[in-house]
Amino acid sequence: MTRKLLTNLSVDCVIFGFDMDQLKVLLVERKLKSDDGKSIIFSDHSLTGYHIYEDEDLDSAAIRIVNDLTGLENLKFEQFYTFGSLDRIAHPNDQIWIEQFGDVISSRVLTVGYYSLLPNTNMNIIQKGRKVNWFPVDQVKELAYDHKEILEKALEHLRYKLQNEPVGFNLLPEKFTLSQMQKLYEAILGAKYDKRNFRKKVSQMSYVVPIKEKQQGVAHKPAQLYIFSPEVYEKTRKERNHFFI
Amino acid sequence: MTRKLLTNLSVDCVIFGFDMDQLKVLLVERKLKSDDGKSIIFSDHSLTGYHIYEDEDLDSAAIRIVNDLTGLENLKFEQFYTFGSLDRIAHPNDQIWIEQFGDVISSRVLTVGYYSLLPNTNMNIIQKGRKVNWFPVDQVKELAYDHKEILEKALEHLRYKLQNEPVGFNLLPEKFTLSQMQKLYEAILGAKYDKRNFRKKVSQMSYVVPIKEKQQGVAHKPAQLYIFSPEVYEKTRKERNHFFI
DNA sequence: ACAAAAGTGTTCGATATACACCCATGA
DNA sequence: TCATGGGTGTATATCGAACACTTTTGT
Repeated sequence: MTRKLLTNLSVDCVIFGFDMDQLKVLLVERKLKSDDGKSIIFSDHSLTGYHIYEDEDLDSAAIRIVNDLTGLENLKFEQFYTFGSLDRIAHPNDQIWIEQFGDVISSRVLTVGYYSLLPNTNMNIIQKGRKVNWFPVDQVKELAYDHKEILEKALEHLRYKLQNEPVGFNLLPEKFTLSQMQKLYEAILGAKYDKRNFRKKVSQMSYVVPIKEKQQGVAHKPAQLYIFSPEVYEKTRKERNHFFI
Repeated sequence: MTRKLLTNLSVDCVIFGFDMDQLKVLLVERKLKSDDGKSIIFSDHSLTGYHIYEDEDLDSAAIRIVNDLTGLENLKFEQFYTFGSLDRIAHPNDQIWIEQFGDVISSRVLTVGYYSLLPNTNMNIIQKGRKVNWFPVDQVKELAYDHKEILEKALEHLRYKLQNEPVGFNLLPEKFTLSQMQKLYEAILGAKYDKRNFRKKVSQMSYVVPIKEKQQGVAHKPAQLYIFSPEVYEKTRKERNHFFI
């Protein structure tokens, strides 16, 4: 028995990554060639997304779809918004694309948006057919369907989360320096912070703990490394909420 | 031509109201009688919700559905989360109910949650067949399907919104006193505030403006009345956010 | 006159902001 | 020895929390 794909329901995933400098997003190339394969009719990008199965949990669908497109595993997803206007597929490119490949698409597709945070942008992405690449979030101009809008909403949600919960550490390596952490906050929130004041604040977060290890091989004073302790966070979370930087 | 209802997609609306004392929610009675109509098989409550039409915008569906059930008009809705697990309809009552009335329901129904805020709980609700009534939010115990979970999530979202945007005024009459406003914040956030400190804070909100009018017919010193000015809010909002991005 | 809620300021500790120099390392 | 980012403290302004009495009205 084959599972039935729902023609009117999809999941789109915004995969964020941080390369110690910029916030990036994983996009899939959407390239349509002419029948003879010689010329390109159009080429643009979309988020990682697809339709869900009839008997598939919504949250599991996000995991499966991203794995299908990128080979990435063990990602954690957070749902942020659902998009269901009637004009989601308005651009001519979208229409052409659907005519070519969209045998499972009904007139209006409702899509549930999820995002995930990856600790680096050098992961081994298995390109299964379509090209998948990282793009700086603030340089993304147009995307397929309403994916630009979806990306904006994901970012908005991420900014809120970052200031209320310790989600930023998912975008950092296990061991990180305070400068990296500061750069991350600056990249996502689009602000500049004073180094001393930033560190003063972090020093109050008991769950950001220094380890007996320093940076190596850098042409300057090596930085102290820190880790995020979920255990300490859980213990102290009731005492206070101080993520506002 | 008749419009086609989508069997796997619905909208559930959490209608909040404030009676100057408690936060309330509008619920629809779900009563199943035996065939002879003499005994009640079960009776419980659900949120206002229903399936959406194939050619219907998601946001418009919320408006239509609540109007169909209550006659209420001109409500503003805010989408907060989408529920799509496979076990949403697990309780025996849900199964029985669907067997009786659920000709349009597929195995897993994905539902998009919206909430709306009403300035009072004395509105003229037109009961179209099923009983609709207000219940204190913190006394709601069990609800049909996963509606309790949906209600919790809506509340959580409302609490966040209340602390970041001036949405609370939608739950107050046009002209309100500062004590009413304080009670509202206390009811939603589940906290107690100091009267003087609360007023100090409100006095910094330039968009909460006193009018030339006082409370009447109360057996104590009549309170100054205030209104919320969306215009002033919009003007000052940009000033406050101007260092972001 | 009494009951009931309205209205009003000050003090104190905590937190936010602004700001400049020396340090350790690899090249 | 130089370039690079790492690391540190203090002073001032602002904000939040605690706290008690007088005022105005209807009954």
